[in-house]
Amino acid sequence: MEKSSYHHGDLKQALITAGMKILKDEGIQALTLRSVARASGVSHSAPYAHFSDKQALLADISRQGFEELFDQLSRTTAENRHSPTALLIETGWTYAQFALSEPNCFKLMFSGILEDQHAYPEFMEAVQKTFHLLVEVVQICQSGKVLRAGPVDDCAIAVWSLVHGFISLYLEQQFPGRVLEKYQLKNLLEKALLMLESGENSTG
Amino acid sequence: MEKSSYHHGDLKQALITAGMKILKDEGIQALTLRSVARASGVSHSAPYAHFSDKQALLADISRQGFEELFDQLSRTTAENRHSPTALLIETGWTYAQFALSEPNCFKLMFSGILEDQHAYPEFMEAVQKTFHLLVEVVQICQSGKVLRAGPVDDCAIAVWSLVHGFISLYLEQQFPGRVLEKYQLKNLLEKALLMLESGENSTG
DNA sequence: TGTACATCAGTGAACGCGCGTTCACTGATGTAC
DNA sequence: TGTACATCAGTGAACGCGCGTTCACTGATGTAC
Repeated sequence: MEKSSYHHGDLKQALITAGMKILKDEGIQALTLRSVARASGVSHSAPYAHFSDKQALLADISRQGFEELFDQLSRTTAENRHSPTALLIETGWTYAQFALSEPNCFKLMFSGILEDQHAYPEFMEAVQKTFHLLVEVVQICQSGKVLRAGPVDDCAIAVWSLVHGFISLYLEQQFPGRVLEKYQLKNLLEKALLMLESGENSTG
Repeated sequence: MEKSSYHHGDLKQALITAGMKILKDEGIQALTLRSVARASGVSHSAPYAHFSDKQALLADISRQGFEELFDQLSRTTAENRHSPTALLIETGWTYAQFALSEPNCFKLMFSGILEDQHAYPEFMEAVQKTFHLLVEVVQICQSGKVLRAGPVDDCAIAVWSLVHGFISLYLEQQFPGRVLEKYQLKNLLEKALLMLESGENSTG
């Protein structure tokens, strides 16, 4: 698309992308309507043509974060359907890697900075899609006796909680050094996840 | 202590307490040096006599949060030493209750708003004390065959991750409604924690 | 017991800053005829 | 094909705001003699 100097063409997406980049490079406090406009080469009031207010921009950036997380998780689950144990561990690790590679976006997604989530249906949809994927993974693990039997939702919540808490605490530097020196991070997560293992697993 | 109108007496602690209250009532964005001074009935520059900058105030508020968490956890562990299963569940639930009753303080403690934790030795000490307590709990649970054997640090990290992730995700309203309608929150946490149970447990 | 003086813990004006949002506007684009 | 006009997506000045921090200051307190 030929860029006219006046009309941008796809400013809305450009603003979201710029927001992602600012988040990554400078952190959450640097993510302002004005900085996003600046980074997009547009006047500071231009965003108002596309977002009703700052919260709406945050909602869209967050949503895009969830979509990227979903994509990465889907790829991993597709590659590991053959082995329930690998599926569990690699999915968890992919979640962790997303948080590690985009820590500020991860925080934005899960730190309540977006005030009224339910006001943004596209955001909610992206969140729910991700949970669905997790439920599928857990179901396969339960069938493969890697996770114990029981309501799949409950089990999914346990798995998600563990992985989410793990990487959040790690990012906040809450784990004592002596533990981190012992293993690689992925091994530590693996050990934690395998504590959820059913006793009778068929080492898939 | 008789209050003179000029010298406060214990302004430092008063500022921390006021900060806690603002955090609870108005949220993290309302917690500023100026609001804390205002709430303490003191000029906006008075805090600089006790804190080198805003971060130092946040560090002390955070530290106090960790100390309160520690106190609540200690009380619970003291009361439940007789039963490893109860010890595990009640300790986890106490952690969750702290987060539920002081959600903003909990966020402050774990959301990286405090930028250079290691610069505040008293803060670090409070954090470490809490981890130690957790390790003790896990040790007892392992002895009682409620948690599987293995390096106690690794197991503590799994337990902490699960409980921390659980309550964080809950606070961020990430769990689908259909799950929350099924059980009380404590039951849901209990189910998740018991997935970490060793198979051979001696129903303490 | 009284006085001089250092020290400490406050005050209040001032600084510069960047923010979110509004508003009147204007340049570019698309459509009806 | 050309023109009039509505609509859309930008601009830039302006608003009020509250913040963190600094600074010269002053009132209260404690100590030495």
